[in-house]
Amino acid sequence: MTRVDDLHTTAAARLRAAGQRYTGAREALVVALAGAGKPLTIADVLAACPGVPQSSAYRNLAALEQAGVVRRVITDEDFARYELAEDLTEHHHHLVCSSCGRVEDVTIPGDLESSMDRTLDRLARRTGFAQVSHRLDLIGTCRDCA
Amino acid sequence: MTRVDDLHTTAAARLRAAGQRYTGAREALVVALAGAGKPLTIADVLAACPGVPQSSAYRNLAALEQAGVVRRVITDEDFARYELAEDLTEHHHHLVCSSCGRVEDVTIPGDLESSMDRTLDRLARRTGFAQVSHRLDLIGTCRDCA
DNA sequence: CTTCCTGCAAAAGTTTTGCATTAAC
DNA sequence: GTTAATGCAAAACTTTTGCAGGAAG
Repeated sequence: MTRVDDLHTTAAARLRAAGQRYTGAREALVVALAGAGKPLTIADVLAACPGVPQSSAYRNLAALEQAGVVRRVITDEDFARYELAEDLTEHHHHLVCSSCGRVEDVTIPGDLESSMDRTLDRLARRTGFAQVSHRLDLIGTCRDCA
Repeated sequence: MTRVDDLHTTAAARLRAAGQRYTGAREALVVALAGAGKPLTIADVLAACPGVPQSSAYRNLAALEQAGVVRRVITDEDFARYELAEDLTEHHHHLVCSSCGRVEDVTIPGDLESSMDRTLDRLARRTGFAQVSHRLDLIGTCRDCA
């Protein structure tokens, strides 16, 4: 079974667990997000999934998010972006260009990641907050805008 | 000169540098943000500044943001929040409750902060990205929702 | 007196929803 | 067959903008 089959099997299972179905439109959305290498806007998604109307894209992305297959990504743009849930991809962060708004995925060396995790764990413990996750983005200037 | 006077002097100077004026409405917005202890929504701001119409709030917050007095804060809600620019407040991060959406400011011990900064600096250097700033939020469950 | 700000109302943009129909299981 | 998904259009919501009048420097 290939990694892609695995992805679809997992997506279908999570939807089923939520009482929902893994339809063609939903599979198309997952394929688009899996191949992008960065979080996609609704416009990106619609371009990658011709024939899927906007309202279905919104509704299906919401369903996939509730099922834990997709994550809605926050940016400083005034529209949302979507990517696959973290446990379906490599752990990564985002580089956000403050000049052109471009967003790229970035993975960092394991030792940096674990140093970061240790720091965040200590931070969570000291604040008495039940930490579920963190959100870390680097905001700067991309190579094209520099 | 008190700290509050200082805040208003700085705000006025930054606006003036951008060719803009420190009017009563803008002062009211700054006072509201300075006293909140957390990033405010537009609704919060309007409640704290009676008589300021919505369009003026948006326009003035945008002007204050461009002048470097105010920062627009990104959350996973579908509306924006605003706080004073970081150099006008203590450096802090945000605790975001994934259950009720509540956002709180949090400051962390200096040693944790500098360990974090070192990690982020190394991260920026290795990615070849011109790092300007970072965005770090803790997302978890607040004391009321636990 | 020139430039910027204000306030109202209308518009623009993204996202959500009602409803009848179709598809999935 | 029963339940959920689809597609269209219309609505809801946050945010932006045009314009005429008023305030600031």
